[in-house]
Amino acid sequence: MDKDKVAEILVEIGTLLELKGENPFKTRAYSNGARIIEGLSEPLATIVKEKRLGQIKGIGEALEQKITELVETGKLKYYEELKTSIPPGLIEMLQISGLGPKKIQAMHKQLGIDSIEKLEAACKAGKVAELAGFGEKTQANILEGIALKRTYASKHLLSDAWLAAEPLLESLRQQPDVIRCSTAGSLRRFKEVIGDIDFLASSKNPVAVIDFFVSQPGMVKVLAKGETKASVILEGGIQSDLRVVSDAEFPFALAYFTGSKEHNIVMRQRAIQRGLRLNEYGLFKSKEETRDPKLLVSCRTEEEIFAALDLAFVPPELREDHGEFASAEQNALPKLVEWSDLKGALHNHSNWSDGHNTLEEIAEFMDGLGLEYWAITDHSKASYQANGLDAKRVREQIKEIGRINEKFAAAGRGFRLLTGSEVDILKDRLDFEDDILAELEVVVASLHVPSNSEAENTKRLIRAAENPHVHILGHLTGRLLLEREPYPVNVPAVIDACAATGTWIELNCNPYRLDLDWRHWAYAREKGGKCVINSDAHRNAHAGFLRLGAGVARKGGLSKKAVVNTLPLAELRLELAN
DNA sequence: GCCGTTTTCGGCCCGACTGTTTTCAGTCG
Repeated sequence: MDKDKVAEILVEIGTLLELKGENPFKTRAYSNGARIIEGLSEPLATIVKEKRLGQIKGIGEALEQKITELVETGKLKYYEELKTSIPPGLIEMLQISGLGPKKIQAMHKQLGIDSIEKLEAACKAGKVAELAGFGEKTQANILEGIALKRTYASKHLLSDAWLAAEPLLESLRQQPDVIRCSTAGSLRRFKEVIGDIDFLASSKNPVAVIDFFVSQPGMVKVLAKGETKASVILEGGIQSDLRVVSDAEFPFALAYFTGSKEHNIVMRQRAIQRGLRLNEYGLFKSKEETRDPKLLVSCRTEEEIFAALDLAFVPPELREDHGEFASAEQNALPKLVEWSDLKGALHNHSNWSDGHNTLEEIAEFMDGLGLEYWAITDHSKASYQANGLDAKRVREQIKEIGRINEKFAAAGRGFRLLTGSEVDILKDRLDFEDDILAELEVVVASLHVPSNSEAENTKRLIRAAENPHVHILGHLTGRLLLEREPYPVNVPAVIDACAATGTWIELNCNPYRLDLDWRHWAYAREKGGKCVINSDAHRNAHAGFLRLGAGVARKGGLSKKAVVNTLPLAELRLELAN
C-alpha cells in the first residue's frame, strides 16, 4: 500500500475516533501521523522494511504498528473494526456546518439518526429541537446546513477563490475605516484547493468594516456577524470569513489566521519555550493568558514576530510545518521565485491542435505582456481527439513559426515563438521518431493514456525522460483537482531519472492540475531537478495561469534559479540545445 | 496517541461566535 493511501486511512481513523468522542489529542495524533507519512520523500516501504518508522517524530509505537500492518498486508484490523462500529452516515454528517462529533453522537444515541436523510426527516418532524442542548434555532440551522451542503461543494480551486477574493480585497482596502488589509488562510498560503476565503483587516472601527463587508455585492448569505468577525457565503458557494482587529494586533492576527494550523502550533510552542505566549492578539511576556499591553513584545510586521522567535521570515506559502522551521532557524530558506521573474512558457497550444488562438495572435499577445518567448507545443498525432499534428504538419508549423519570428526580427522586436511539441508517451515509445523531435526547439513529453500499473507508468515516464530529445516531462501525475486522482506513479523514481538525465519537470499551471504537486518539489530540489512553470495555455487568457503557478512553485520552495523559464531567451536557447 | 536537557505521567495552542443556557458546551478556524 502506498503512502497516500496509508495517510488517507489514518485521517479516516482520526475522524472515526472523533465521532466516538475520543480524546482530541489522540485524534490529532492520527491526522498528524497522516501528514507526516504524506510528506515523506523516501519510499514508505523502505522505512517500514528497515523498521525506522518509530524514529520519525510524531510516529510512536501504536502508529508504527498500524502503519506497518497497512504497508505489509494492505489491511488494518483495527481500522476495519472501527469502521463497522460507526455508521458511514455519521461521517457524512460531519460535513454539515454547525455539526460536530458531540451533537452527531447525541442525535445518534437518542434518535437513532445515522444518515443525512434521517437527520433531515427528524428536523422536519421537530424531534431534534426537543433534545437537551438543542433548540429550534439549532434545528433550523441543521436544515439549512443540509441544503447548503447539497447546493455547494465544500472545496474550491485556488484560482476560483482568487477570482472571488481579489475584488473584495480591493473594496476593503478602499473602505476608509480600514488601515491594513490582507487575505489570510489557505488562499494566502497558495494551497491548490481551498475550503474558504479568509480576510483580515485592521481598523479603529471594526463594526463599520464588518457592516461594509457583509453588504458587498455577491453575498448569498450571511452565516454569522459579530463585532470583530463575519462569515458569509459568496456567489459560487465559497464561504468567506472576515476578521477585524486593531492595527497593533494586525501582524499577530495575520500570522495566526494565515496558518497553517500545524505551523501555528510550532510557533506557539517556540513562544512557550522562550517563556512567552503567542496568540492572535500578540506575543506576550507571560506564561498566563493575558492581553496586557505592558507585557506585549511589540512587532509591527510578521517579520518581527519571526525574529522574536529566533526565525528568519517564513513566506506564507511555506507555512505548512513542512520543514520550514529547520531552514528558518539557520536562515537557510530559499529566496523564492517571483511571478515577474518568468520570461515565457514552454508548453502551450495553438489552433493547430486544440488551442483557440492562431500563432500570429499568440505572438502578438505574449509580446504585449512583455514576455520574451512562448513555445508552441501542440499535441502529437496520437491525441487524435485534440487534433494532434503528424510529422508533416509539425514541419509546416515550424516553417510558419519561422515566418512569424522573421517578421518580429525585421521589426526590431525581441519576442520569439519557439517551435515544439507535446508528444504523447505511448505504451512502448514516443509518438514521434527522434528525427522529428530533433528538429524542434522544445519537446514536452506527456502521459495522456496511463496504465493502472504504477510500475508501468513509472517505466514509461522514465523512458521518456531518458530520451535525449525530450526537454520536459509534462503534468507528471495527470491529476485533475476535485475531479480525477493522479494515476499511479512512483514520483520520486521519476524525479531521480529527471535529475540524472537533466530533463526538466513541469509545474503545469492549469488551475485543475498544478501538477507536479508542491509537496514533491523539496525532493526534486534536493536531487538538483529543474522546474519549468508552464501555462499549458489553450487560449491567450491562459497566460494568467502563470501567476498561479508561480505561487505554487513558491509553495514548493523553488528559487528563481531552480526555474528554467526565468532565463532570458538567449540563455534558455543554450540550455535547450544542451 | 505522542512526547521528555525540570517530566515515563500529565500535559498537549487558543479564542470567537452561537445557541442554549443563566455560566457553559459545542463548533470552528
